[in-house]
Amino acid sequence: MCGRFVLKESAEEVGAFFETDLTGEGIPLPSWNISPTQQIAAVVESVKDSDTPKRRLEAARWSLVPGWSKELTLKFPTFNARTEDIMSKATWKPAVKAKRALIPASGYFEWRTDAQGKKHPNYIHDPSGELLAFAGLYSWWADPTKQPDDESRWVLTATILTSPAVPHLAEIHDRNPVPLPRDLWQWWLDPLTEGDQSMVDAAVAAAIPVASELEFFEVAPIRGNGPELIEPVS
DNA sequence: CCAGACGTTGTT
DNA sequence: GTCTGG
DNA sequence: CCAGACGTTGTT
DNA sequence: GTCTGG
Repeated sequence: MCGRFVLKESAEEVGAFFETDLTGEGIPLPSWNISPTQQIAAVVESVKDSDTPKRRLEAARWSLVPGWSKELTLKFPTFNARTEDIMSKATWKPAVKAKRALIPASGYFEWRTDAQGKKHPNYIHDPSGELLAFAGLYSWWADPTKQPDDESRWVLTATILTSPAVPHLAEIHDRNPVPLPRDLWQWWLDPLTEGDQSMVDAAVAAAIPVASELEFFEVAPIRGNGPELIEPVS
C-alpha cells in the first residue's frame, strides 16, 4: 500500500500549510505520479546549526537507506514501513527513536483487485481537498564514494508508515498509510522525544479518524504525469 | 559464536 | 550498526 | 506501487 | 514469470 501518490501543490504552498521555517530547494512539484526512489517532500525537525529545532521542508529520496548501507540502491524495499513491529527491524529502529517525519500528500493511489484478478487504480484523498500528513521516518545517508568534506555526499531518504486499513478503505486494500491530524504534528516531529513502539501505536490510533474520512474513486491507468491522473472514470 | 540479512506488497 | 538463523 | 525489460558476442 | 527502475 501506498506505493504511489500525488502532491499537486507547490513547495511554497506545502511549506505554508505545514508552517515550516525553511523551505528547501529541489522538490519536483507539483507531481501527480510520485513513485518509490523519486524525490518527495518531507517535513522534518532537527537542531541544525542552531540551538532550537527548526521545522524544514526538504527534498528526500523515497526509500529509506539506513546509515550502514554501502549502497543507495537496496536489495529490499523500504518505501513503506509496517507499524505493527517497527521497532524489531534494524532498518527502522534508529529512525523511530529520533528521525520522524511528515510526508505531505494531496492523496494516494491504491489498486483494487477485482474477482477476475484485474487491477483498478483508485485515488484516495481528503474530501475537502486538504493536504494529508503521512507519518514517516527519515535517514541521512552518506555516499561512501564521495569525500568526507563533500557536503553533496549526504542524501536525505525517507519512508511512509503503513497500518491495517480502516474498514471502509479495506474495501480496496488491506493496508493504508498513517495520516496524522494537525494537533499531533509537533508531537510526532519533536526530535527531543525518543520514539518507541507505543508512540507509533498512538500515531496509528490517532490516524484512524483521519483515514476514516477519506474518500476514493476509480481513475484511469496511471501513466505519465498530470492532473488527468486524478480524474474519475465510470 | 559467526555469517548473512537488514523489507513490503500482494497472492496463493 | 544490529538482529536472526544456524 | 506499476511499467517495462528480460541478452550475448563481436565489431565499429 | 521475475527482476529492475522510477
